[in-house]
Amino acid sequence: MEIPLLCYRSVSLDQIRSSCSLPSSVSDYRCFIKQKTLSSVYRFSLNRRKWRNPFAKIRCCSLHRGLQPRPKPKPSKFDADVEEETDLRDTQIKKPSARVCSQLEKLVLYGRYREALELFEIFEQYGGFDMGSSTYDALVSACIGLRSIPGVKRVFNYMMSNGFEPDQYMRNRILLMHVKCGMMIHARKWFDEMHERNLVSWNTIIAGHVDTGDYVEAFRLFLIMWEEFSDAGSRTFATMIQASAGLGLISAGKQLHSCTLKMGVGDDIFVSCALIDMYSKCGSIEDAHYVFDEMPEKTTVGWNTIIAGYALHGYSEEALDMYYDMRDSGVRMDHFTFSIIVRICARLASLDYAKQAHAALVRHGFGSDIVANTALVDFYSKWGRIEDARNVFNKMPCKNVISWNALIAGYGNHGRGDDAIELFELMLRQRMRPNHVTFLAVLSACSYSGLSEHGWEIFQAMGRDYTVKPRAMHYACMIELLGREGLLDEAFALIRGAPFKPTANMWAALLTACRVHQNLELGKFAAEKLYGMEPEKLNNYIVLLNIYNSSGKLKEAAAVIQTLRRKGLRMLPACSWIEVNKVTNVFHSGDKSHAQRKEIYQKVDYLMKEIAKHGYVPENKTLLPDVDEQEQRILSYHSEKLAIAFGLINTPYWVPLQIVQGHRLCSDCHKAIELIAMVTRREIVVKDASRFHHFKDGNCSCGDYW
DNA sequence: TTAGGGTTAG
Repeated sequence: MEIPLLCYRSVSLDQIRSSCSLPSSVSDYRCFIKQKTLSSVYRFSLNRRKWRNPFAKIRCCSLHRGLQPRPKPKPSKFDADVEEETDLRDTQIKKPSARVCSQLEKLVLYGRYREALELFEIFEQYGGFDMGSSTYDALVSACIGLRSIPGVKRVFNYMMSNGFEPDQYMRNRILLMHVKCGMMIHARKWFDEMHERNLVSWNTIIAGHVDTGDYVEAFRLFLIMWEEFSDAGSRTFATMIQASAGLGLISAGKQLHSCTLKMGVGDDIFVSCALIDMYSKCGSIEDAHYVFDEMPEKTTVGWNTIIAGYALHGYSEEALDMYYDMRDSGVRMDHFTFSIIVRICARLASLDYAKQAHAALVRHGFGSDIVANTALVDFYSKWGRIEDARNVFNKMPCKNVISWNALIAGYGNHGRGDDAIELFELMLRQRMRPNHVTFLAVLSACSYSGLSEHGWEIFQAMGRDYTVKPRAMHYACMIELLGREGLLDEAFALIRGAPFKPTANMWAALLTACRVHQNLELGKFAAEKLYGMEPEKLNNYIVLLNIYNSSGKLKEAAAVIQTLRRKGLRMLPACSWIEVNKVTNVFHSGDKSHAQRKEIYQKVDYLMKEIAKHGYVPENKTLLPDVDEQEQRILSYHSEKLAIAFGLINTPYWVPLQIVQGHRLCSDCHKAIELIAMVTRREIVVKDASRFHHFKDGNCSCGDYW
């Protein structure tokens, strides 16, 4: 049951009870009291029937169960005075005064941050007015709420130039303002110059480094803190456990875990959730589950984290089971839950599950949630239902750059480059700022659809008009685009003109283009660059091998095969699957194990002939050593064509791989097997490991054993 | 006394 937002001049238990039903098992709710200092958190004890914090003079209070996104304050029928508050801006105000300060604070109180910063202009114009801590605090909240860098600069400059002397509390708030707006250089300078730092100051700066992905610096600071400050709280540990997860350092995470136990904060909810996340991200789902089991109170976030952990490991079935357990336990599910579930359904490639998740999401009131809907857009477009994706997208009440990117990428993947560009232009018209992922999606779409001119224009406009500096992946995309058009010299010039060292992806794009357009010289040059960078990547050798083969250079081709044999490189088979009549069917390249393989390949042959009648010439691009002619023929069929064929035949499926017993496998191979076991929902018998990874002498050559 | 922490989408 969703508890509505309540606004009271004073809050009584009866008022709460009359407006919402609270589960009797829960005795204590967090209340966010909107006071002068905004996000102050107090606790309202239903047992004691009073506010725990005796200092709180409650002017206005919002009570909710932590639902996200945080609801906007709105006039409540319980409080007539709030009606008066709806028009907070007095347009007659021209000069700074205590009254304006009060109005500014009220605007922030109601989440109208933009208007608050507009009102602040009056102070900036006149200058010299000492606003007092509470108004500065409100301005800090406005900047944090908007994540506005110009806002931070304005407020900070005003404070400094008007002689404001912040106390410890305000110094920490100023630090937080810089941290939350991503201004880590300024934040760090401010922190370094603080003559007195308390636990909050340390936690704030460390969390800032973790948020920006600078985990090493976070650890460095943590160690200094540990030495200088001789203290750390549960919040510090939760943050540092997050940093361990970011670095994938399970050893550090375990040390922190033992510290929390020694210091008696091991049961802290935040610490537990961070631990679950850390263990699952570091590959130990068992430890994650152990921490989850030990949690004294299993919260929504705890459930979400463990479900996401299972999903991360490919245990989608288990994750769904956990989701059902969560539902049965009566814990509130939030938009995080549904975002995770949608992603799991996408992984299971099951339209049925996804539709159920979509329905549950709407049923639980998260039908307009931005993250869950973006996940749905992505899912539907990947599933091939681009129109459904568009429908979800159109119905979204608010969209962010990620939502736009998901649909643009969807159109690109469906070969609908024009639609992708149209959507991109619509995005610009709606004043949504594109980021580097947007440009990647648009450029890929241009590349797939052969829209080289559009692509080139957009690539040039990126840095010039949108201040998004092209990265290596954008260059690789452009090289692919030019390469498809046969503009190999231009593509090569782009590599040479790049303002950074060309990456393997860029050379690979050029090499592929050289194969398609039979440019032996340039292809060889690109391949040699690639060998230096990725000596163990099979595909690079295969592409060069094909160039030599198709241009009749059999001697050179034989040399490449020799190199491959010497390095012990073998093909890692690709795998695809399709759901027919609620049964998932899995296929590998060259897979001959299906019970109805004869009918399937007959159908494929028939389809290929039909396609050929319409002028399609199959590209004989895969020429592998050690693969017989029959298998070559099968390999040349794209898995989608197999799927088309198979869609016409209703039958249970059969099995993908076989690996010799007694061989040791590396973790990558294990993951591959688990994936297939998960998709097929059957046990996999391993008979022949040679189809996996860098198989050599009966073992994986990487030496990273499970 | 106020301030700082954990899970999701491209």
